[in-house]
Parts: sequence; structure tokens; C-alpha cells
Amino acid sequence: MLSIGDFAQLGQVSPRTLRHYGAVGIIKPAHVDPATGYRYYELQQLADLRRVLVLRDLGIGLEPIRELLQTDGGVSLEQLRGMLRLRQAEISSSIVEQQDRLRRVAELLDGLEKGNVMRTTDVGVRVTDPVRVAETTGVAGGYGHENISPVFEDRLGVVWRWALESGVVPGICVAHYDWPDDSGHVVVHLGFDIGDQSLNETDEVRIIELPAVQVASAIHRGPLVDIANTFESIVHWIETSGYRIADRSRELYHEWDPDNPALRITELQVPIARA
Amino acid sequence: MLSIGDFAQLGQVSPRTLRHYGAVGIIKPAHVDPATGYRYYELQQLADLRRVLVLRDLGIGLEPIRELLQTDGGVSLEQLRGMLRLRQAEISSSIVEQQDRLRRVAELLDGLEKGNVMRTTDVGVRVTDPVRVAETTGVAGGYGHENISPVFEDRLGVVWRWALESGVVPGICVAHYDWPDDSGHVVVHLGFDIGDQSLNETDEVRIIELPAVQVASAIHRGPLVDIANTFESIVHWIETSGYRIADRSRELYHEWDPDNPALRITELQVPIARA
DNA sequence: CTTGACTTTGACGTCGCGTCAGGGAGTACA
DNA sequence: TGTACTCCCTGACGCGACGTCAAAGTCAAG
Repeated sequence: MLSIGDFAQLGQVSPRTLRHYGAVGIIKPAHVDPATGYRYYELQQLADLRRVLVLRDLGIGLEPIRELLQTDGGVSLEQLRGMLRLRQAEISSSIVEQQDRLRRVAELLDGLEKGNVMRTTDVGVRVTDPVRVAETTGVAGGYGHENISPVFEDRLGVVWRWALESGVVPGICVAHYDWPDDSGHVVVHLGFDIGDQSLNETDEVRIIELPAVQVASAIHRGPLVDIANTFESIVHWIETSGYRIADRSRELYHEWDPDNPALRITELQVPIARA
Repeated sequence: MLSIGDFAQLGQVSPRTLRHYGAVGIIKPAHVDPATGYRYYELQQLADLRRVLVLRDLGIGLEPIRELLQTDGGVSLEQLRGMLRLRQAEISSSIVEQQDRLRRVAELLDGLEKGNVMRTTDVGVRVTDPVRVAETTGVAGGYGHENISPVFEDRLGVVWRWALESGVVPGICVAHYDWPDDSGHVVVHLGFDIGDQSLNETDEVRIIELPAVQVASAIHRGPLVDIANTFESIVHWIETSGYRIADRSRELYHEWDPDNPALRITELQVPIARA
């Protein structure tokens, strides 16, 4: 019969831990003095405690450990095997996760050295919601703001008039681009979210649904002339993060103040998949 | 001006999270309606939120993140660098730890396949307390219970008489062994813990101090005839755990009922060091 | 004006104990 | 027998980052 302090010392744990184990039913004192409430342990229980500590140090929770000890005998062997395999899988995936984190930290540090603090910080992965868009298409001479911008102005007027005529409630403005063809020309799609509204298409305005996809996204603030930088950041991020570009990119114009381009807020989305 | 729900959806977090961030001072709503308490956010804050999420997903706590954002400007760059390096070290060591766990889980599973469930489960590392021992020495023909046991009986009688004569309060019984010499003979040291008591040595009884060392220890229950199995388990554990035997082993007789060998409880300790 | 979606504050739960606080119990010494 | 010191008890809060109710107020649409 050992006092809780002695037993704790032998088992290399704190008395508080033993009381806790008693409270959750893992290791109960062999005897409790009914008058004083003092806990007394037997030396035999040291082996039990050891087993608990071994499992605990494997990262197994106290509740599963309790279940294992409760059904001690033949049954628990299978359970133990199952638990261990489960832990094996959990630990493995957590290692992978940690290594991924380590890579991201290293990249951020790397970015710091080169002075571009906010660049990578802004890029993140997410899964977009599917969105129904009423859009028009136009053709630009290529990527780059000087090519895209005139088409934009033009098409924006078209959809805007269409919106007024059809009485639709326009949601957020959305653009996406097809891959350039051999001549370098780019098809530009420009429109806006229409939610669940049922509308008739016209020759110029089509209604399509952009599917939900996993994207790398970044927020671009200010005028669109330098949006290429943001786009480049995303592409760089994608490459160094073990992804590849999976589809055509999209742009969402969260804030579009015609009078103040500096306050514009644009979200750039590039669909990705594991490389 | 976005409601908390809209802003949360854009940022891919829950409203609860935003409220929490507001409460701890990381991201405060751009405006709070004084009448209703409704929180309203600006789209500009999305970038802030993104940065927070990036750092959070790196495993950095909210409090450090808050400090980084508070001192935004030139100063925080150095802090950020420091934080990231710290995280780098933390993640690295946690990966090592997880890999160690993974190894231990695999070994336990391996042991399960071979049917020796409790063997490895009982072995653990600890650091012993230094202990002062009054002991006698004897020579046995070799390791093995048949050689050790007669010497034990003999020496036990000697220290016991000495204890009675000197009026010492005996503590726990302790044995340790020197390495066998060329002829295979083993010097056996047998005595007991005397705590802080000051005592005179005799020709037969010496007082020594066993230093604090890191040991692999296991509890052996029952008679000593099969203690070799337990010893073998420890040695096997040491070898497969990346340690080596650093010194002579020790035995502690926690429970020593002369009438009932089945209830005996012996702790085997083998000093270890990293291989 | 109702309905339903959204929002507020407040509070508890998570996991494995560490760490008080306030008070009883055991042991050694005068 | 008093006292001092150590050990033990129960009960409670704290940690970290929110999830998850609950009760009640707010908003926009029909």
C-alpha cells in the first residue's frame, strides 16, 4: 500500500495526474480510506500505469486507453491492434501536414529575404461556390491590360443595358478568359452573378454556370493596370506549392468604384489541381 | 459594408471565428452599429483576414499574430522573421517527435504479431534518483538464477544481521552486478537504501551511492527464476529504440514476500545512453 | 404584419492535466 | 500535549481556438 505521492514518484507522474486518471476511470486506487478519502495504491498497479503511459506517449487519448484497459483480456488485443493502426495513419498524415507547413514557412521566409512580403501572404487555396453568370463575350488582342481594357468597357456597356432591359438584379461582376489561340487573341467573358433568377438569353448575353472548383485566389487592390503582378504571384505560388493550373482563370470584382480606381478590389482565382 | 455572414463567406471562415477575432483584437469590424450591435466589415479587410489565416495555418497562435498585425509597418518585419524561424524549429522538432512515435507504434504492432503483448509495453525510460545503499558483495558463478540465487540468500542474511546490529531503518532492497570477468564469474552487490542515515561501514558492509542515471526500466512480477525474460525484453527494447547499454544493471525489490514468490515485484533498471 | 433568415450576447464543452485555495490528516519533535 | 511541517483531500479556474446551443433582437421580402 503506497500513498499517492510514493506511487506517483515510482511511476514518474504527478499526484494530480493519478487523481485525474482515477477520476476518468483509468487507474483507480486499490483502496480509498472511507474516513479520510486518502488514496492508496498497490505496487502491482505500477505495471498498469506503465502501460497507460506508453499508450499516452503514443498520442492516444485517455478515453480510448480506458476502453482498452476495461475490456482487458482477449478481446482488447484486436482493439489494441486497431487503435495502433489508426494512430499509425493519424501520425503519418500529421507528419505530412507538418512537412507541408514547414515548406510554407520556408517559402514565406524566402519571400521575406527577397523583400516581397505581402505577395505570397495573400495567396490561399479555397473551393469556390458554383455561380450562375449572365455574360457577353468579346475578343481581345492578347493578355495585358492595354488589350483587355477596351473590350471590357465595351462589353460592360452591353451587359449593363441588358440588365436594365430584363430587370434582373445584378450580383457581383465576374470575368474569365479562354486560352489564347494561335494568333494570340483571347476570348473575354464578362458578366455578373444572377443567383437563381430565371432569364432569357439573347444573341449577345448567354447564361452559363461556372462550376465549383478548387482555386488559388488572391486579392488585388487598386487599378487593374498592375494586375499582372498579382497574377504572376499566384502562378509562382502555384508552382512552388506543388500544384498546377487546372483551368482558365477567373476574376471577381468585389468593389468597382468607377470614380476611384485606387479603391477597387479584385479577386483573382486560378483553378488548380495537384501537380 | 458587408454583414458578418457575407464577409465570413468571402473569407471562408465562420461568423463565430470573426467574432472571436474581434474579441481578441485581431480583426475588428470596420463599423459596429451602436443601436443593434451588428458588425459590418469592409472588403479591404479581406486581405487582412487572409494574412491572418495564412499565419494561422502555419500553426502560429492568435496572440503572436495579433502582435504582428498591431505593430504593422517596418518593425514587424523583423518580428515576423523571428516568428517564422521559431515556427520552423518547432515544426522540425515536432516532426522528429512524431516520427519517433511512429516508430514506437510500429514496434508495438510488430510485437503484437509475435504475441508478446506485454513485453515491450512494460519498458520505459526514466531518470533514477540517486540512492545511498548499504551493501555487501559476493561472487556468483555467472548470470542466471541458479548461480545468483545462493549468493543472494547468503548476502541477504549478512546485511540483515548488520541492519539489526546497527539499528538502521532499511529502505528498499537493491542489487546490482559488475560485468563478468574472464572466467564468467559475476560480482553481486546486494543491499538496501539507507536514505540520509549516517552509518559506519564494516568489513562486509560498505556504503556507496548509486548515481542518478537514465535507465530503461521494467517491472517484473512473480518469482525471479524467469527474470531473464524480462531482462531480455529490456535489452531488445534498448537495441530497437536507438539506445545502448551505458552501465551495469540494477534491480529494485519493491515487494519481497518470502512466503509468496508469486507476488514479488522487481524493477529491473538498465542504464542507457543514445547509441 | 408575418415569416424566415440573420444577428446579437452569453455560456458551456473540448483535452489533459497545472496550479492555486482552503482545510483536514499524518508524523516528528519539544 | 502542543506545534510545526509535510502530505493529502475536494473544488475550481485556466489553457486555445473556436463549435455549438439558447434566448432574444433585427432585417428584408412578400
